[in-house]
Amino acid sequence: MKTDTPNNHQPDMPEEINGLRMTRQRQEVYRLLTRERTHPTANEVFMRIKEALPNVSLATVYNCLEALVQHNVIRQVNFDREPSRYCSNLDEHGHFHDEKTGKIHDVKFKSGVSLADVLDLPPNTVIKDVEITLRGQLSAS
Amino acid sequence: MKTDTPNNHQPDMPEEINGLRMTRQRQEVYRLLTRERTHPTANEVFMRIKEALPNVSLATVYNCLEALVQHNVIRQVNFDREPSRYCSNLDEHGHFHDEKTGKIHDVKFKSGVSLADVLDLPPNTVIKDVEITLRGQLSAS
DNA sequence: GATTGGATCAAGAACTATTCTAATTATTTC
DNA sequence: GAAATAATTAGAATAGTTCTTGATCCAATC
Repeated sequence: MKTDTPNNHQPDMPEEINGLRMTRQRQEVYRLLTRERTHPTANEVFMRIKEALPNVSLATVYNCLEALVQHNVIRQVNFDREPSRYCSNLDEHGHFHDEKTGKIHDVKFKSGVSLADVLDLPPNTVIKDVEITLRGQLSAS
Repeated sequence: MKTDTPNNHQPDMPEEINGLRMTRQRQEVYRLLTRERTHPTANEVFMRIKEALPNVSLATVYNCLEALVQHNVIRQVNFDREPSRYCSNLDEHGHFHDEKTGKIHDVKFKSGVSLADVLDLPPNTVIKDVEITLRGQLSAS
C-alpha cells in the first residue's frame, strides 16, 4: 500500500549531478525547479514539495537548495532584500520583475554582445559573476 | 559650552530636498553618504554618525535612510542577502564587488549604449529600475 | 508667547528569512 | 554486516530590519 518509500532514487534522475549526490530530497527540489520556472522561494519550494515528501523539513529544503547552488545545478536569485528565489536556468541571463503581476521573467542577452561593451570596467578586472535585475511593467498595449 | 543644539539646521544644507524636510538627523545621514563613498551599511552609518549626534538611535538611522531613498536622494544597494548598503551617487551605474578587498566600486555605463542593446527585452516593456552587480577580482598585474 | 496638530525621533520589542545545533537516520565503505 | 560518513530533521538561535508606543520637536495659528 505504501507507494512512497522515503529515500528512493527516481529512475529518471542521475545518481549525481556535478559531483553532488542526488538524494531523494535533492531530486525533488531540483525536479520542482525544472518543472516550475516561476522562481519560487525556499518556502514555496517547501510547501509544494510536501506532496511528494510529506515529512520534509524547511531546513532540508534550505540545505538542498544550498547544495544545488554550490554545485552549480541551480541559481539563487535575489531581488532587493526579498526572500531568495531559485532558478534552474543556468544560461547567463537577467531577470525582469513585472511590478503588475509580481512575476519574474528571464531575460536573455543578445548574442554577440558582452557586458564589457556596455560597462566602463576598471582595467584588469576578472568578473566571476554578473547579476542584472530589471524592474518595471509589461505595458499591455 | 553646549555647541550641539539637538536639531539645528546646518547652514550649508537646504531645508528640503525633493520635498523631504531635511531634519538634523537626515542631514547628518546624507552628509555622511556624500562624504564617504564607501557604500556603508545602516549599522556603519549609525556608528559613524554618533560623533555628530551621540543620542541618535539605529531606528532613526533606518528611518532617515528609508526617507532619503523614498525621495530619491540616495540609493539603496543590495548584494545577495547581505545587509543593504547606501549610496549618494544618483547617476545610473552598476556596482563591482571586489572579492579580495571587500570594497565596492561604482561602474559607469559607457556613453551612448543602452541596456536594450544588450538584453532581449520582451516587447512593450517599461523599465523603471535597473540593477547591475558584478563580483570578481581586480587582478593585480 | 501659548496652543495645537502633525511629523519626527528614540528605545526596545517583534518579525522574518536564514543558519546553526544536536540528535536521528541513510548511505557508503571496509 | 559493522563502522564511518553524509544527509535529514526539529527546533533554537541569529541578524537585519520593521513595528509600536510614547516622547519630542516644529510650524502655524490664536
